[in-house]
Amino acid sequence: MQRTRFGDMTCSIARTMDVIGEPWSPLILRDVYVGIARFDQLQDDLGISRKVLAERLKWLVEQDVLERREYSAKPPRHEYALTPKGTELVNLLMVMVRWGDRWTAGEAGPPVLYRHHACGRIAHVELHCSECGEPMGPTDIDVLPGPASTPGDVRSTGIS
Amino acid sequence: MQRTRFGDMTCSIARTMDVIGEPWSPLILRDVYVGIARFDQLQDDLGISRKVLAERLKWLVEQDVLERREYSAKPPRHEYALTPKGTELVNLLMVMVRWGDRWTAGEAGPPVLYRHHACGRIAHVELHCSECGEPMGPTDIDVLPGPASTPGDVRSTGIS
DNA sequence: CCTCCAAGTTCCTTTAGGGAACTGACCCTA
DNA sequence: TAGGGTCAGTTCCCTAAAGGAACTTGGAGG
Repeated sequence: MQRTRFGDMTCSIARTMDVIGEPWSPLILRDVYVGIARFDQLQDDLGISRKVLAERLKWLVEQDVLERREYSAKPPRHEYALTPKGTELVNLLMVMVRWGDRWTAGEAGPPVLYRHHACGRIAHVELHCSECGEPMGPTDIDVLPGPASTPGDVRSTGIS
Repeated sequence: MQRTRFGDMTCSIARTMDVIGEPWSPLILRDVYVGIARFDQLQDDLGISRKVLAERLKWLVEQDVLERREYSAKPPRHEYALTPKGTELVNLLMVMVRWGDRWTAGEAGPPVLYRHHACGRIAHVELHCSECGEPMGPTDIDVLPGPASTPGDVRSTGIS
């Protein structure tokens, strides 16, 4: 379906989408994060086509988000694991979970809960400022052109 | 290309993907957030096909993420704006930007910067615990089944 | 030797994205 | 009042990507 390549845009959202924006990719990362790490396990947990699963895994390994490692050499068997780059993507999944819980979970409540090691409590994520530690959301910031801004592209002031 | 519907899965990631997971949707939200709000503006800022843009906008309005409002009645003209539900999605975009800046921006640096109103400094977002306020990432939590968990689906312990 | 298993690969059908042209409602101005 | 311009889509055709099922390969196990 001749999709536009997002990877070349001067926009961190587009470039992130290029890596994990295709259907199934975030769910694959979720599964690997919780320990569903082998091809057939992924295939039947997700119900994804084997063809598409193979394509996605290959891409995610190329992008250094997942690592393919042999866990048995005699019968050559492999499993997938998150790299540091991939582990940081799980932050994104946690924010997706938060939004999905608030706006799509309904009566039934959230499918999963997080217990925070540091305080032991059931919690969700919130966005805070890296500098002062206070909450920081879309309405708490000005967006300014950065070093790599392309004038006029996303207006003088673009998020990206 | 007969895509699997994610909206029915018991998983907040899948349900979030169902709303904004299609190609272009996050970029459309970004543009609306920064004030690129009309059909033709969006079309030429993004270079998206008009057909796909019309489909996406319709979907996002149905999902109550965007609102379509008339800004002129004489020549009937419309623009799009974020609803509260949509504004909270921008949190997700901010986390995408953070990841993209760290892992895909390279030499050139980030295309945009955020200035935090509260402290006035250039900053990025970090994930903190809603309960104790300390940092909280993928390696700082246990994932437990929640009220709406489906046993065995994402194993006993699934993120979702 | 026959069968099983994991991890893919191949093949075919269906459908969604790209791109460009077209439509319709309304303005302007000459 | 005829002609052109703008905005906001819609229609059409073509190609490429997703679904699904069957096939393949390299070994293990009985």
